[in-house]
Amino acid sequence: MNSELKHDTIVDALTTLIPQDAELSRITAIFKALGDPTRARIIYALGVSKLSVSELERGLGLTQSNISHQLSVLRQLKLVVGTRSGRNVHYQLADKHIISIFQQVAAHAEEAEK
Amino acid sequence: MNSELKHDTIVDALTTLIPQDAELSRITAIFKALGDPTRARIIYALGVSKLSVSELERGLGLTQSNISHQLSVLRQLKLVVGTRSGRNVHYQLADKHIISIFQQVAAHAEEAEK
DNA sequence: CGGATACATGAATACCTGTTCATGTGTATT
DNA sequence: AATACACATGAACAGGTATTCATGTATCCG
Repeated sequence: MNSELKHDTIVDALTTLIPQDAELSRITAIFKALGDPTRARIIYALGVSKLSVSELERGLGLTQSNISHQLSVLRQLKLVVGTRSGRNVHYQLADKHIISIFQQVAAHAEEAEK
Repeated sequence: MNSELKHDTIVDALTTLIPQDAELSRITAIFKALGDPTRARIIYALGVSKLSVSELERGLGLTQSNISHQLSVLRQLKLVVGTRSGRNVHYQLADKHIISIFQQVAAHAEEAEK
């Protein structure tokens, strides 16, 4: 049938219809970063308020080293930005867009609950 | 100052202002699943068309075992659903919502390019 | 300057995860 | 029933990753 032929065509053209390695790497890197509970908590916390490293340490109950490491990851992906103010560095989300991504995933997660 | 006191209050209340373990686990599990290039490509492919395992195998150039394993992960998270038809199992996205999540992340990824 | 505070970073390790190989289960065909 | 096809699943192994520990850099204060 005609539709069958067209379907096969789609299958054989799949690699041209989806993102290539370079773009895919950037996208999956972001998902992977958000897939760690510690980093996700940091993102959520920064969604509530701009915070310094020591405030994150106190507020989330994590070690300073751990937080700095995770912030380093989030910084490289431009998910957060830090601005120094004296000895402190205040971090904030790179854009509010990020929270809406979490909200969408959270909505799906609840919906998928049984 | 008043704003300072309020800020400290926020810091100390952070754990109550962000998702708890159970919800966080579900959310990060989804991000983690989408953070793997192979699974992401499968999602993109299913965003193009409903496909069987062997079609994914042919279209994406992956082994059957690998695809089945990844589909198993995506199934458990209710990101995809498979319906058997004879010997084949046709997979599709659980809902179109998923594509829009990818679009948002892709938009951020491009924007973050330097 | 010297000490203290705030944060970053390298190294090491214990744990997790993606892929492959082998095998099992279900369905159609002859 | 026997074979073949489509897919699922368990085990194992290599490579990756989160956390900790130790140390380094930057800024402020006395």
